[in-house]
This record gives sequence, C-alpha cells and structure tokens, in this order.
Amino acid sequence: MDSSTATRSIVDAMTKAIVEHRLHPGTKLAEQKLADHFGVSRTLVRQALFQLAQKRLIRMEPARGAFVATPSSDEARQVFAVRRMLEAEMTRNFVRHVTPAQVKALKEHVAQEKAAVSSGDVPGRTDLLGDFHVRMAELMNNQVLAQMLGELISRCALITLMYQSTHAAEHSAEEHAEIIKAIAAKDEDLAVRLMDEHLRHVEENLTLDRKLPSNDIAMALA
Amino acid sequence: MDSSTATRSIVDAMTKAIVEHRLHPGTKLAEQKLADHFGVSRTLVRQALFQLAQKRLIRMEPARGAFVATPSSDEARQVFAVRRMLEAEMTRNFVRHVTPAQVKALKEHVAQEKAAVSSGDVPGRTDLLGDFHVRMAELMNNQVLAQMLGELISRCALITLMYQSTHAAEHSAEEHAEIIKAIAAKDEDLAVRLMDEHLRHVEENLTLDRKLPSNDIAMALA
DNA sequence: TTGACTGAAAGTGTATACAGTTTTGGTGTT
DNA sequence: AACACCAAAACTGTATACACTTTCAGTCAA
Repeated sequence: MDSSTATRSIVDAMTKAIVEHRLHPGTKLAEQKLADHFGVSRTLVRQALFQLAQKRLIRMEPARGAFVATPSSDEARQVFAVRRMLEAEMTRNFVRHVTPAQVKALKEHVAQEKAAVSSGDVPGRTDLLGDFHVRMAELMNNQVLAQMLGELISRCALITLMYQSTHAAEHSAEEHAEIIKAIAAKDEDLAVRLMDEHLRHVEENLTLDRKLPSNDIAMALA
Repeated sequence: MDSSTATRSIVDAMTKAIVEHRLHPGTKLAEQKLADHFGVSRTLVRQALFQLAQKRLIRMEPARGAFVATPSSDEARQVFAVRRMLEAEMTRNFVRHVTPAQVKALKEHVAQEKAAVSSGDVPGRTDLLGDFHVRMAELMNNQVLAQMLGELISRCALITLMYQSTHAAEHSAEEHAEIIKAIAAKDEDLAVRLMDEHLRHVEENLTLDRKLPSNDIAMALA
C-alpha cells in the first residue's frame, strides 16, 4: 500500500513502541528528535506521524505537534463495542464454513499463546493474544477484515495500557481455547456467545469508569 | 484528527471526486498537477495522497506515483462481507436500545433520500443512501463505528463504480424504509435480516464475476 | 514497418530552507 | 515568593531544491 518502505518501517516501529507501552499516552513526539533517532529527515517522520494519526494511535494538535493518543473512556467503550459487533458475526461466519485445517491452525496459535504466557514474555503474549483474532480473519481469506481488526486491536492495546486495573488477562488464552472447541463442534451460537463474553471480559478488566484526570496535567505528572 | 486543515480539504475534495466518479479507477494522479490545481505545493498533495492510500481509495506504486484504486472483485467481496458482519450486529444493537427520536431521525433521512431519487440528483442520492448507514452509527453515539462504516462505504462507492451492471439501486431507499419499520416494531431478527438482505442486494447489482480486463490496459482504453 | 537504443522531459523520493507559532527561561515588579 | 512580561530557543507548517527513476520521443538498424 505504501509507496516508500522507509516511512512504513517508521510507522511499524512506532506502532510497536506505542502498543508495547514503551511510549506512554500523552508523550510528545517531536519531529526532529524522531528524525534523528531514525536517521532520516523530518519529511519521512511527518509522513509516518500522519499515518499513525489516521490509525488513531497518536493525535496531532495544530502547531503543537504529535502526542501519543490518550483515548477517552467513551472512545474505549466504542472501540470495544465495534469489536464485539464485528467479531460476533465473524465467528458466526467462521463456524459456518470451518474446515479441520482451520481448527488446527487456531489450535496451534493458542499453543503459542500459552507458551508465551507461561514463559512470562509479556509483549509477545499481548501480541499473540491479539493476533488470534486477526488470524481468524485471515483464515477466512478476508484481508479487509483482518486489517480492520488489526487496527482495532492496536487501539485496544493502547486503551488497555491506559485503563488496565488488573492484569487478569492471563486466562484469555483459555477462553480462546474454549472458543475453538465450540467452533470445532460447529456450535454456532455457543461460539458467538463465547467470543462476545471473551471480549466483554477483556473490557471488564479495565476501569473505564474512573474519572481520568482532566487533561494533560496528569500525563505531565506521570 | 488532522493537524493541518489544508491537507484535510484536499483529501475531502479528492475523496468526493473519486466517490462521485469524477475520477475514474486507474487514473494517474500526478502530484504537480494536483498541486497546481489546489494552489499548494507538492508537500501538501503528498500528505493527502498518503491518507487516501490508507483509506484504500488510491494506490501508490513505488517511483511510479498514485492511481485511483481499482479494487479487485475479491476485495469487493471482502468489503461487502465486512459490511454485512458489522451492520448486522449494528442493527441488532440499534433495535435493542432504540428510541422514538432515533426512529424519527431515520425516517427523515429516508425522506431526503426519496427526494434525491425522484429529483434525479445522482451524486446526492448516492451520498444519502450511504449516509443512512452512517447515520445509524451516529445515532448509537458510536463515532468509532460511524467512521469505520464511512470508510467502508467510500470503498463501496468506488467498487460500485467499477462493477455496477444495473443501476437498479433505486429501491435502496425503500429497503431502508422497510428496515426502519422493523426497527420501530422492535423486531430484532427481522431488522437484522432485512439489513443483511439489503446489503446483499446492493452487492448483487454488481457483476463481480466478470473477468476484469487483466490490468491497466482496460483503463488506458477507457 | 518494426524494434531496440538513447537522450530529454517529466515525475517521484528525500532533504533542506524559511516563515510563523509555541514554549521556555529569565528579569523585574509587586 | 508569586506573577506578569519579554526575548531567545525550539518546533511546526509549507515551499523549494535536488538526486534518482520512470516515461516518452525520436533515431537508427534490421
């Protein structure tokens, strides 16, 4: 999609940094500093920043610059609502046309998840847990869906970072396994319900009700 | 979202031009020509092009430039599949929490649609028919959903342009009205089914099976 | 006439320059 | 000590410059 591969790699690096918490919400992203860091001119950094803004991982304020996004709890709820809508139906369609090979692929993925969980590889775990959902889309041969989900999941990672109360997401891998079981059994309604509940559990682990400190002030103190 | 408002207006103008068929699929978008047309430098045009590429309305080829996108029939099917998934569940959720005011708003929208249809305002009609779906998302107070749908619908407009066989989309407004009736009656399953069928009808009006002329050749001749 | 070759023209990709804005640090006043 | 004010530094927004690639036109040979 992208013309230049340099810009793409900057976008990827920054996406990873944001999603893996190495850049905190609210952090100022000065163009020249990024340019120096990546060894390119501001031109390419700017292109990357615009793309990240479109993915909602950063926000750009006129004449003030770019900042790692600080999604509101409203936005967080909306993102999760969209995920539930999209993934409920995805699961339903998946079950309807599922093949043994697809089940096998998903099972192998969950095995990887469990390995990452037990080996304490936190970034790897987060990545794999999100990828499970993208993997389903890919197995349906729907790249459009896969990419949309990928972007939603990136946003979720950022949201999780801001609002996570408990780190109880460990049993996500088990919920994935349960979903696969229902899929393999071609129990459409059960699979859909489990997926819906799974996403609700992820959302429930967040404290979206907490009043966030009014503005950037909180970030400045952090 | 966008830092600069100049870039935004270029994106909007070009989006409109593509969606309204004034720029045909495959058309080369030379940066300097666009810059001259908009009275700005290539810098801003480039920013706009990158954003359009991310919205999949254009594609950028390395060192060759930007072209209005020519979505494959596979991609078209995927986009419609995603829409059906997303909108089926959207409709379900909408029915569950619908208020009289929301029904009224949708009815008024359909009235506008019908006016545009009968007055022969083709671009206005296309726009309104797509907006119906976005409007539902907005009425649910889900901006995230609204924007995603908006982008999917832009892509659909482009797809329609490429593959439309019959212009039988005129009865979309009536299908919208039927959907509203089911919503008002709080008949969840019917509303979902009507929405699903509505989207299938739109897709069926396309000839996605037609073998598209292998590549740009067709476009060059057009 | 067709086809391969070549040099000019046009176009993209990246860096840099510069104007205008925001931020910062310091100075003086209350 | 707190606050307002002001100049310097830092930063963003846009235009331009320049290297490199692709495209195109014309020439020549078969």
